[in-house]
Amino acid sequence: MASPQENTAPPPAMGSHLLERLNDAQREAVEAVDGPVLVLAGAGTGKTRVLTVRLANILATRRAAPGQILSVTFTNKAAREMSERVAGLIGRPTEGMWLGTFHAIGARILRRHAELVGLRSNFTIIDTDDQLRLMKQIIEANQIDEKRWPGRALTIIISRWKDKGWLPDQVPTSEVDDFAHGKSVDLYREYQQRLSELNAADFGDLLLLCLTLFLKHPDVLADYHRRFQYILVDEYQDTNVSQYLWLRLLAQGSNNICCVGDDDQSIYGWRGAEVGNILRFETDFPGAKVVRLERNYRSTAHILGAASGLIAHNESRLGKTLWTEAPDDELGEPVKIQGVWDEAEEARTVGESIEDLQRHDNSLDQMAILVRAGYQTRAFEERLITIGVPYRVIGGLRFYERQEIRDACAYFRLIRQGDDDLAFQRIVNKPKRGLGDKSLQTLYAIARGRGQSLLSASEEVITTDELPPARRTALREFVENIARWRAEASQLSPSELAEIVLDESGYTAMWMADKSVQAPGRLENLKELVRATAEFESLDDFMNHVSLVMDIETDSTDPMANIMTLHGAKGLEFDTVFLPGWEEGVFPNQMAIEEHGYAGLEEERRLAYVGLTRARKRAIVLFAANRTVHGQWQSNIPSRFVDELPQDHTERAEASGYGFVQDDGALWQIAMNKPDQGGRQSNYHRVIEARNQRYGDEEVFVPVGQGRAVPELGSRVFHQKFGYGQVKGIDGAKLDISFDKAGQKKVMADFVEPV
DNA sequence: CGTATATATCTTTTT
DNA sequence: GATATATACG
Repeated sequence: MASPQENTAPPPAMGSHLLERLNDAQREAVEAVDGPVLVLAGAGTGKTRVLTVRLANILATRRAAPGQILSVTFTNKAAREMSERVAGLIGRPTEGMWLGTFHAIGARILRRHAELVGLRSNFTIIDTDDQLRLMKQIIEANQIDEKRWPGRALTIIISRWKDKGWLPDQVPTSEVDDFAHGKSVDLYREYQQRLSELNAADFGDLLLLCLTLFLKHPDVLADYHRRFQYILVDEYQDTNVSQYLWLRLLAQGSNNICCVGDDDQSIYGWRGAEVGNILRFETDFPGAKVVRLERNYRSTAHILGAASGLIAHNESRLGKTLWTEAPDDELGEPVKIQGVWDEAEEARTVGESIEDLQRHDNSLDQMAILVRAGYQTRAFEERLITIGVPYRVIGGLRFYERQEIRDACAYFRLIRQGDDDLAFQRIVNKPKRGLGDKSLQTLYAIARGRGQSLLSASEEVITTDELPPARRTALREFVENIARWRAEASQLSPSELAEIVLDESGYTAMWMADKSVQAPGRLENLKELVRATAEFESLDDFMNHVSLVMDIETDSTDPMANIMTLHGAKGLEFDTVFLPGWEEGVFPNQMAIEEHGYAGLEEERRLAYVGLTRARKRAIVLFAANRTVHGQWQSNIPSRFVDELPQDHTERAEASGYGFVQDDGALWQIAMNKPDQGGRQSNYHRVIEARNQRYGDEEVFVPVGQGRAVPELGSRVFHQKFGYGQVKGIDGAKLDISFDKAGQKKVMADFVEPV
């Protein structure tokens, strides 16, 4: 371990070359080494550069050893990039540095002191799946109707409390939800209790329990104060209260904390992030130096102009003016705006542009399609496959979130830790061992009655006649397998063990027997899992890594077009950025506005700003008149963000379809559905009203969704399974139908077609 | 107990 | 359209 450096005179030459290629503001940010520093870094102003050079500079001038630096990011991607770039700058790996995500570092700290917060150091980090399963059990145990008070809702409530740094006893009464008539805090307490019994922590705990640790054990905190001489934080605008408190506690030591962020790029409010943290920095850290980076090196003047014009519609912001040095005749291409008929045409249009750009020597790696929500990727994937353009979806399902990986890990967890009931429940009957609901309910009752874990209860149950013989045998085999693997674990390397477990449990065989299209992919993932375990010393190490850090490696070096959500694009940049789905309801997202009102809208606008500013050379905004949502057609009007893009930085492409809309005096087309296909009234009115509000009473073609109409009383209908019949009664979308062959049935209207 | 079918709900964004 | 849950049947 490195001892603290004592006034080692820094060889000036070592650090100075690092500063050469920085502008004044950047250099100021790098050189303000001591004391609190806030760097307000607009999009594309060289934020990462400042962070990495700052780090390299601290190391090169020997102000601190790597082990004395804490560097926190939000994503693993960002952590990795920083590590690589710093290593490149100083010419050696950044070993020993505490560099990682808030959660990964929180976990690392907790494992060293787990006993002090009621855990053991090999505690399991549970994912949202397990979290939900546990929550449902608690709700059920309290005789609360899960239908009325869904576990999912409670996990969200509790997560938000954890984001704010509240343990059950700290939740202010004013904040208590009426969930299950005010029982939410009790349920929260019970949930924490169960987690502790299971030796498990959820994501929120990784920070929350650190806070508890620091506050209850000042000696531990003092130890970290001595350790961390310099603290760096990326994306500070996205920190939640608990992360903020965590940082503030740690920074009390050296007071050398440097936070980098941009209030205009705060897009995680829904996850508890508080823009207030960045706005309040100077109060929180007295004597703070604030540096603004406003010179943009990334985007053309047109893109910057469009983005700035858009974000100017937000009221709550610190206000920054980004500028670029490009001369007037090098404005670049205006942001292109194009309306299309539906998502298929949207995908086709983007596909054609991609092919066209490719023909002009643009690399696919430099193109990205940024969508608001995951479901939008599908149309693009299908299209790109059809035209043979290679692509990658970034940030879709992470490796660990795949079902088969979670299952496999549940086996490992149970081997490691027999009282991991959540893991037990996940896999006792995967593959099918004939242990269905009935047997398991019996087993749960027995375990609960004796206050035992499911596995140890099982060990006893297999010697009694509490379960019917066939089930008992199945359970015995399972229990003995676990015991045997546990015994073998010490002898074997992690990958050998993984292979044996997956094989002998029948888990691999289960997927081999599965003839669904996904099965081969799942087997491939399992192989990848085994391969990945080989890189670790123990299964413990691996488990530790997999849930927090590991993600799918697209190690293919072939150029590919990128598809990802706008959130996933934070921190990235591309020559060309496609921004589809700019429609009211989709983007800005309807739910965001309904739930968070004006603040929600502003966050959506920041998201649009983030999207635009990812582009270096070109941005193409698209909106579709029609889109299928939940399998139903829906008509939408263009997003208000489209109108908010300043006209002198945009160019409107001719749209396909029908309809004319008055727009600031200029007539232009947007695509519209045919008006004669008899459809859903509510949707029709909604769209017309929205349109009129925005554009006045212009004569326009009207869009009509193609939703299936509810059949009339007495009409004849056809049902896939029951055949032909007559409608006898209508209750909303539910129909009473007398079928010719199958008799009287209640059926949802969506399941029948009019004849 | 497992399977097939019917219904419900879902999609906002993630460590 | 896709996936979890509920119900009926083999």
